Amino acid sequence: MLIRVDPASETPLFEQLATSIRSSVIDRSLAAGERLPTARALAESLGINMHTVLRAYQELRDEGFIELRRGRGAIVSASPHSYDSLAAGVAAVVADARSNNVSLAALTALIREEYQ
Amino acid sequence: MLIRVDPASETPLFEQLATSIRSSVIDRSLAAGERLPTARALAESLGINMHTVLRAYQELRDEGFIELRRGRGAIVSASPHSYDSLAAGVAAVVADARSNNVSLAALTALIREEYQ
DNA sequence: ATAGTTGTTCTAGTTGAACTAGCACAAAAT
DNA sequence: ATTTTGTGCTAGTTCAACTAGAACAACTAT
Repeated sequence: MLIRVDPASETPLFEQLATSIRSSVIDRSLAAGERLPTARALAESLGINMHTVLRAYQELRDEGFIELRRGRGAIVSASPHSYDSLAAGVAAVVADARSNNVSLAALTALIREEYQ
Repeated sequence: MLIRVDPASETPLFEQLATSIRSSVIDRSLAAGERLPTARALAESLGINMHTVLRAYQELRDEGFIELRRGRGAIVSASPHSYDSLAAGVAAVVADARSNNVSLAALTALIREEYQ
């Protein structure tokens, strides 16, 4: 379980964290039932604040990717379905955007608008 | 050319503006060569600052959607290709995400990561 | 039962991006 | 020549993100 974080990036730390863990759950490098580091431990190893880690954890909990329990920590949820088709679709769209010189900002804006 | 803006939204005003105009260019409700309102005029009609409008315009210029010239204003670029397949792909991915209860934040995070 | 662990909740302070405001200027249109 | 319009600059405000520290509740382990 390798988690990197870039304080200089414009994307918030808690989002970087959530993104990293979410991807690991989706591609199954983090198995259901597996334990994540405790918020305090992960915060210390990354040199950031515990609350920032917990904000990422809470976002993932709200999305159903993990479960949080006091005294126990964070555990990867049993995912009810596969994300394979979604991952494939994302890859295709991103490739299409790239070949048409559509920036990341433009693409995410299109996604956001379509999602409403 | 209808442009709406929501000051209460968490997405920046200049991004909302850029998104709105970008979409109009992509779906051709704004034709190539067409003039956009001047920054000062649009700012006044929206009740926001000129610099905020110009920031959106400059983003769209950097993405190649419009051209900016002093004394003349903003003009929609002649787009070298069609965005139809991209728009279709975005719609499909968003629909897939929705049906799998994948949040907008999670989807954009996946996109961002795939884009690198 | 007891003690330790861990998420939860609260207050409070700092930092930086977004936004606003006003001005002077350069290039283009008229 | 005058006006229009984007560009560039300085400066101040607001708010989310982040940090910090503390007390607490639920759970684990012994």
